[in-house]
Amino acid sequence: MSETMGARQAQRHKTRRALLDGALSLLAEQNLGSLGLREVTRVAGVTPTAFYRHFRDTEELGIALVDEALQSLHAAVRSTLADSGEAAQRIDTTVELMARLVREYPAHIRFIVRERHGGVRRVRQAVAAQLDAFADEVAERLGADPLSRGWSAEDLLMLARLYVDHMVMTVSAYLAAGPDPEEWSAVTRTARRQLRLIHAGRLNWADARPRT
Amino acid sequence: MSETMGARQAQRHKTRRALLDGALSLLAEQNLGSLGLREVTRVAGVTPTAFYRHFRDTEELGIALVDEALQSLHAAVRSTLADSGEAAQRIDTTVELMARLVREYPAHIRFIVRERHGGVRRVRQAVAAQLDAFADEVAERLGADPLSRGWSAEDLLMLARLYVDHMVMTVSAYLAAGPDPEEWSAVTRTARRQLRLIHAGRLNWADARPRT
DNA sequence: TGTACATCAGTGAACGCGCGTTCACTGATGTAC
DNA sequence: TGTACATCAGTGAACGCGCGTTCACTGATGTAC
Repeated sequence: MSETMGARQAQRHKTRRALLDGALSLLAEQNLGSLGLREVTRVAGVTPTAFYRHFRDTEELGIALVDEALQSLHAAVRSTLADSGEAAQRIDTTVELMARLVREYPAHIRFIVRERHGGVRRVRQAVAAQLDAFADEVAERLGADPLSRGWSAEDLLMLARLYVDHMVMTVSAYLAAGPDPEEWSAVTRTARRQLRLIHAGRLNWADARPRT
Repeated sequence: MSETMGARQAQRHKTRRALLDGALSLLAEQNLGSLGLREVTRVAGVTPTAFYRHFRDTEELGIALVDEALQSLHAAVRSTLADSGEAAQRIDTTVELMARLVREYPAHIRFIVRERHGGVRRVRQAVAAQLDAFADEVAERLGADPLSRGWSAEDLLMLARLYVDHMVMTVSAYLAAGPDPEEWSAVTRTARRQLRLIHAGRLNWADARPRT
């Protein structure tokens, strides 16, 4: 985007980023629904009217944030889940990834966790759509694993949803833990054990699943 | 409370309820952080100034709602979890309870799910405190089960948190499903299977847990 | 039981303030010749 | 390369509106004797 951008487009892009970043920082302590347009432009360092050059309203800005946040997170998670290996190892790697994401993109992650059940319908729907797509992808990957021999599509999706929801639970726990290293490693221990327990359930699903 | 209440106290109580119920209905489509005092009093049918006879601000009203919501839900869940029986049966009963709670108290449950990660710190903390206490109670109950022989306190709490978070996930899924019976029963099927899988993991924890 | 006074839940007017949105504008950047 | 015109991101003033909060008040309920 850099080389081929004229000065006008570059400036436009810079202002847009300032609006998104300003909003993101304000959303650390409030919901999208109470985010003010003037508030955002004040933090971004532009006049209120400049906002309309980029977004119709704060709801539209919120949807842009959802896309931005989940697109990059999705990529990070995908690349990490790609590598195979032993179960215990994969679990540790996954939990470390969650911790890293929270350290690197706390604002994006807090935004997603907060607005997943927030008061702005279209943003909620955007988050749900992205997480659903993510769960579908996880289900597909699970289906390719020899461990999943004999699993129905429904059961694969059931497990995928459990994993995705657990990821959200875990990043949320890391966010709540704050910087205290003791709390932080407690979250790690808990998340690892929960994933190991779920994995044990997966190994024994043949005996556990309902007879239909 | 009824017999021993004078007319004055009865009226006061009635207005307080109108404020809480008005807020609850408005919170179906917004977060607490954007809930206006005047808005609440308008719906409740009193003047804005009457609000101050009951709450300092909407944040204080929110905390009252957290206590009210989780107190009654806690009681309902406790009584249902008390009865024992076979695992599959207990799982079905639990999932039915979640469905019933969402049908009977949709507003309270939506409020808790929404504000659990919402933008008002003290309300978030109040929800967290109640859910933590709930997890402690579940852990204690799990500890009394013969299945938990050899489990450490940490592992019991780890599992309890997984169960509590799964409950929140499930009620949230029911809320999102809306009234459509097809979607509704899909949530039931998924929740049951997830709990069965977790239960299978619990049975096989001895082989799955990290060697320390 | 009756009376005189105290309490206090809810009222209604008033305030200053920040909000979202509109409008005509400016001036740097882009384009056509 | 130079010039004349078009584009358009960002400006600044202005608006009407609903907000939270204050204040002195009213009148039904409660209390003391």
